[in-house]
Amino acid sequence: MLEDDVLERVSHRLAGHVSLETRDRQALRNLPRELEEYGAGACVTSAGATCDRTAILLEGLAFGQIGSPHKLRQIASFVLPGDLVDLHGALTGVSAQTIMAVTDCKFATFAVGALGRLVDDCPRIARALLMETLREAAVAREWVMNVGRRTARQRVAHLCCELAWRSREAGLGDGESFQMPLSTDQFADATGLTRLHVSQIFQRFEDDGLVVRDGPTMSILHAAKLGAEADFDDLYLRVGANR
Amino acid sequence: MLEDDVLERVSHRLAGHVSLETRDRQALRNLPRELEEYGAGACVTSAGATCDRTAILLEGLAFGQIGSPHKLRQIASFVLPGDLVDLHGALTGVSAQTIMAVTDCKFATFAVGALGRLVDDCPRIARALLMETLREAAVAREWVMNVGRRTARQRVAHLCCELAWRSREAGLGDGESFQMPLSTDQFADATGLTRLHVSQIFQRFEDDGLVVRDGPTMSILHAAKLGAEADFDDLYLRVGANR
DNA sequence: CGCGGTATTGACGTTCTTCAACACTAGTGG
DNA sequence: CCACTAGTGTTGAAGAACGTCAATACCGCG
Repeated sequence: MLEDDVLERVSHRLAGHVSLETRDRQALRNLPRELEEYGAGACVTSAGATCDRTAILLEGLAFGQIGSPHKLRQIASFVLPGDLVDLHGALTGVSAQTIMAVTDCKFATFAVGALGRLVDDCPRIARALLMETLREAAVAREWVMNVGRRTARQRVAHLCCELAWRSREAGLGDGESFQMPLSTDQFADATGLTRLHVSQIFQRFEDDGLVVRDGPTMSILHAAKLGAEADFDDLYLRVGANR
Repeated sequence: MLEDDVLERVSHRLAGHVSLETRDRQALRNLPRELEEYGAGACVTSAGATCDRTAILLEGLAFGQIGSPHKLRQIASFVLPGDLVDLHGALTGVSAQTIMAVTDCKFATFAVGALGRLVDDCPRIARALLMETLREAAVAREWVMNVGRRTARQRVAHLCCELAWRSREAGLGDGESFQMPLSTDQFADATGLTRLHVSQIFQRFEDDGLVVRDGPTMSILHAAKLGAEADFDDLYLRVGANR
């Protein structure tokens, strides 16, 4: 029902944290999975809703938001291809974030029960998921720092650095130029600013020859300078042992 | 070497997420542990340092900060009695946060290797640690929301609500009045504000009969009103199944 | 007593937001 | 082909929220 590619994607991701044995790969192979697609702007999961399926993103871009939609929105995480979606919901039964698709998205989905059994039966997979969650927490803490203590310009710069880094990790683009079809509003909601201010900041980035945004594609022209200004240190993203 | 109380504390905490069997409790009982004490203001672990021991806080109060000390500080988490300290460091080998003791602290510490074996051998304990980490991530995301999209007054109010809730959960005070010996500076670093602004906000809280801070003890006089104003919903704190 | 850490006050700046208006694009349906 | 809309990005001016600076008060401690 679904390309075998998926299995590769999951095991590659998990193997980034822990070395899986054939028994683990076998268990992953046997995990029943389905393909689900969501259109751009669709809501994939709702915070507070009970959760019966979990997913891994195959193609597209999504984000997780906190707070009631259309009221006071804060984007708290981005989901890139290869990332797990709503592991919180899968293991606790109720989703913690509202996940929204930025572009059209393809997910491979799994029943939470099957995932739970996997965790109980395969210690190495459990551990890999634990590492994955530790990284999520580390990213969230870095975002607290970003939004809490950095200037507007630094926040946007830092977010650009993270997105570039993760895009490269996900195998999209070369890390200099990549697809990042976020609206100014979405950048604003991720950095705790207004779209107006973000717009001005990107203009200056362009003037300064740091970042160019041309429609959906974003280019980091001077990564070292941008990273230095943003106080960006990729340590928090490199959680696995095998990296 | 250490009161048996510790075992109870750990198992109680983990059992909040998953029902442990006698085999799991036995494994916890056999885990070699030591008591370590740190004075107020001491640095328990440093971000970026290799980590060979992990801990659970028995008594006292600590916090985790991001960013270089004395430069641009952001507090990203608080550690209350019963909380695990630096699980990230324990499982990845390098600490992600700098943990500082607010008051004198007593920790029960474990070698990371022993903890790793526990994760590999006891699926239920692994799962409980996974839940614990999921909660940490959920709290961090809520903090992103707090610092990114709420007014200064709401941020402080929200933090007060969280600390009150967790103090009660940890069995300290009745949730209305409890020990919270944080300096104005520390409140500021946790909310992304300046100590000056925080000071003014607490004054108004007192005027409005919401919160009173008298030295190390904090009293929530009107929890409902405070929670409503802060947009506080304790869902993100209630992660375990057995709560 | 003097000293360092912490809290507070008031005056002053700046960053960032809010508001209202306008340009651009892509769909619509006539 | 042309309105008509809706979504998005940009502009300028006014204003609020919050930060910075300098000075003072408080308190425990040697």
